[in-house]
Amino acid sequence: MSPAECNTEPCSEFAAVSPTYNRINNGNLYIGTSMCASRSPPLPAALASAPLDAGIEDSDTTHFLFGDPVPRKRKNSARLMFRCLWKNCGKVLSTSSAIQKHIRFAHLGRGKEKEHSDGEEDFYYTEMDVNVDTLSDGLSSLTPTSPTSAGPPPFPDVGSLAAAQVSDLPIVSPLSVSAPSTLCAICDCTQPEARNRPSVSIAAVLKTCLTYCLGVARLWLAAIGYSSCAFLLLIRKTRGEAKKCRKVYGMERKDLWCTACRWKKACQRFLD
DNA sequence: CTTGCCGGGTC
DNA sequence: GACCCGGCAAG
Repeated sequence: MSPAECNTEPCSEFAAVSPTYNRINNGNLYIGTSMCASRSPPLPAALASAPLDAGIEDSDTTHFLFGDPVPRKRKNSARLMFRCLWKNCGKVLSTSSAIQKHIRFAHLGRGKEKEHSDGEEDFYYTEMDVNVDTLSDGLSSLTPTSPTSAGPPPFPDVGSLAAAQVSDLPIVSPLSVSAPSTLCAICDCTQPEARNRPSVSIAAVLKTCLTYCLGVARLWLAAIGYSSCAFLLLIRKTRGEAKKCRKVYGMERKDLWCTACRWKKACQRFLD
């Protein structure tokens, strides 16, 4: 990792970030997907090339979860709402900028002097279709705690997550047995009542799980003194180890592989 | 051993 | 072209 790769802000921040990064890496504190689970998918390739403070882009998250070519067009904004995930808030606004302002001012305690956002608020709201209102019911346990109230949020119980059974995955999951079940385990969306809600988008559920997981990781790092840039650098590192179609879908779902993988050529879907 | 994929083959 | 696969490097 060279300073030149820290392609956003604060490469003034890099001087502090670089040793931080090494320290974490050498100390085996792996954040990012591996922190959230013992078996996790690659992070979206698009995230790897995104500006470090760009936050998580919904379509890319969905893309990585389902392995389709990256859909560049957003959903019809008229049907898209943004819900605050802050504990006991749940405020729903119609635009991302509005929800970001709400989070900055109401929860992060940042005044107008902080015009340049570092993207932290991205972790405290989720997008939702207007027809997936019930999603919040199944995700109520995901509400993040205030970083200023009671220290860092607890780490997910990795042991119990690793014990999650493949059979707990939603039936619609296209992932192989080697693919992660952890995201579902975290948000407990494997509960029968969650499964039986036909209006709930699985992609939305998984996206929310991932968003929360990364949010917890970032808060946890911040609480122990690491910068958000360091957090994103760690994500970037794990991304280079992206699993390919074979690993993600498994031999039993070869029909889901990209053409190149089927022909034993360089994977076109999960690019490094 | 598994994985990713190059190189080269067949159709 | 599409498609398949032997074989190799890397882990």
